[in-house]
Amino acid sequence: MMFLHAQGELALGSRLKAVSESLYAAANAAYREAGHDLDAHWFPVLRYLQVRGPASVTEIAAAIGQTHPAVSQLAAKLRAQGWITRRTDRSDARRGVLELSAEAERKLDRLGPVWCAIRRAAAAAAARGGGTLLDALGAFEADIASGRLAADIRSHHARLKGATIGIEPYRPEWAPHFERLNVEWLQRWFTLEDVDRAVLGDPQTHVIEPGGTILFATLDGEVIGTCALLKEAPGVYELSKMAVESGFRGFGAGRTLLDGAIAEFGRRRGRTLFLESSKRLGPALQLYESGGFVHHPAPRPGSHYQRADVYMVYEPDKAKRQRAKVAPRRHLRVVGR
Amino acid sequence: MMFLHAQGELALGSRLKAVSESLYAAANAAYREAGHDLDAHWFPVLRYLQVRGPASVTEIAAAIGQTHPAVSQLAAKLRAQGWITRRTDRSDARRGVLELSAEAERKLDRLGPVWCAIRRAAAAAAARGGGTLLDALGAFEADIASGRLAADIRSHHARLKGATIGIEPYRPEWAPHFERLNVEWLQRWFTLEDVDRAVLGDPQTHVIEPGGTILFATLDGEVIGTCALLKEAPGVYELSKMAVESGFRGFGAGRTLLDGAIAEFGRRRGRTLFLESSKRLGPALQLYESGGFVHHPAPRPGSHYQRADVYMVYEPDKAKRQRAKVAPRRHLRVVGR
DNA sequence: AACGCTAACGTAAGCACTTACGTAACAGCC
DNA sequence: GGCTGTTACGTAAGTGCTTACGTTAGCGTT
Repeated sequence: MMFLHAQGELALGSRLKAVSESLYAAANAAYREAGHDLDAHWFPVLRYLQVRGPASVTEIAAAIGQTHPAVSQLAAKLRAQGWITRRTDRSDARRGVLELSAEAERKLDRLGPVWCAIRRAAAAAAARGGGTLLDALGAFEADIASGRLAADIRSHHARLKGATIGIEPYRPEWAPHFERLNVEWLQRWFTLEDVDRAVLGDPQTHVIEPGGTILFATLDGEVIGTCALLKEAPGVYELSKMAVESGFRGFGAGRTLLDGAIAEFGRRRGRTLFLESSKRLGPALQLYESGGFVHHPAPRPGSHYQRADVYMVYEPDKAKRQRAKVAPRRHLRVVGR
Repeated sequence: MMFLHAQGELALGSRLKAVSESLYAAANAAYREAGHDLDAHWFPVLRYLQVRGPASVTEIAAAIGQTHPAVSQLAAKLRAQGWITRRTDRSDARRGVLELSAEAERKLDRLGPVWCAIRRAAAAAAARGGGTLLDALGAFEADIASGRLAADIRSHHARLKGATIGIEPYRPEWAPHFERLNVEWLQRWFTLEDVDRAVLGDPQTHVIEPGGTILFATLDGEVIGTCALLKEAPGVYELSKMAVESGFRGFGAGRTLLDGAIAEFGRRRGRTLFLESSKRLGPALQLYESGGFVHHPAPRPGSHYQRADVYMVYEPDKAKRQRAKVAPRRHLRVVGR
């Protein structure tokens, strides 16, 4: 390979292609070792469906920068293997709507640690290159050839699997995470309303300064979830903007965030804690119920949100009963509290 | 494509592949516009044969980081189109020796400006990315999408085609060029001898300090050729280490360098100017002859080089006659003189 | 209501590679 | 000299994309 290096930018095409294929191989090795049965080439399509929800072939193709036949052919393969389903769009019979199967959704929700490990190893490899693209590429190639990239992925993954979920208070530099995590599920399930854009775009003025707070769930230093405690009035708080990174679901981050928010509410000696949600978010509602929230019969008067058709209020007594009944699910070791 | 960007390092594989293919396309467009009929995918193989000379399939495959079937299949195609020939190695009947056809060699010798243009545009695109690989890659993608990369290639190429070859005196920071250019042809035609390694590795102490000099041929700021004027004794100089970048041959750089060296010899009021070379270097010998050098019957006593079987001495009178007879070839506009 | 135009696919074939495999030539060892 | 293992290389088939093309559905115009 030294020969190609000597050719400088002229051999960039060849080298990029080789690095690309090596990266696929490294990712596939990581998937296999972690016991996940999927191909790195599927990532763009599957990930798109995961974060954006059902989508048409053309839409996906445009988003991931490939041609529609590529997506079409991959979709056929994934359909045969049960990863995705396809139904025809009711409003436009030309268009097909691809959707993750429930099983695929479950599988993808567990991939966070592997993805994170790959991301860290890749970033480290690139950083070692110093400044320019060629340097970075050379470092990448060196890491791939020496097996360092694969080893890094393995060790990162091991650390993530052994790590516990922590809850950390608001930091201004994590505001982008707050936005990113929430934008993801809002785009997926609803649409961004103006209230959302305001709060997410500037949490400092819309959450912190009015006396609320934001919590972050972390796993080995990686921010994987968040929620906000908005101050409505003295002693009255709203639990809002709860989001867990897809890929890290099922590890108890949601439960840990909820407990953390309730604990913070308790520390502040709040009187009322409520939340607004939607019937479409089944698993979230279950979580709220098990955490001590009870459904309020009528919708909340003067709600900010179009999508809100669920209004729940926290009842400490119910929470105590629940805690006795249901032990917190823990797929990963979780510190909680 | 914004979606993939948001995925960070996880989508590196996909993006690298896409960038790689776009680079091939950009290079192919540049080739086509410049009137060259070749495919960017051939570059590693053809370039290897150009700078290293005849080579076997396995050797090339190892050098360019691909599998031997890839090289084998490409070789078959190139052979069908007359770019390369294949003969069986005499000492090992398994091995085939691939060699550029004379026509291919001629074609490749003219590709320097296009290659240089591609290299500059690619480097500029990468540099715009700032620090990390991801930034650089993002800049690359942006340049490709906006057509800026292609436009840059075009404008660089236009400038190079319109540029004239200049001769510049020694600069310490160009020492690597002196080494690179000479190593290329030495490896191609002979092997690096210890004298070579010493002189090329540290021209400051082995050429400049003893009272010699090094000239560089440039085209639009790009160093494309070099030669050294070694001081043997007071008034006695040796012309040596003449090298022109493959890809920029046939533009008159060799002639310009030779004239420049003779002019420098004249400025120094030297008495004797000689050179050592090899019968294998036909075109170079022709150049020396037409520049005023005459063959000395006996080999030079006490030559430093194994490969030297030609000994020539400069005769100003012959040079004058030659200048009257032969107008300098100029495939490109050349300042010469 | 018929017309053409465009959009959303699916299918076929091609391309630049890969892995897998077979074959012939060499090289070392008894 | 035969045996075994390795090397060099070609061929076949597979892969992940591409381009080219065809089909059907929607959409705007007359």
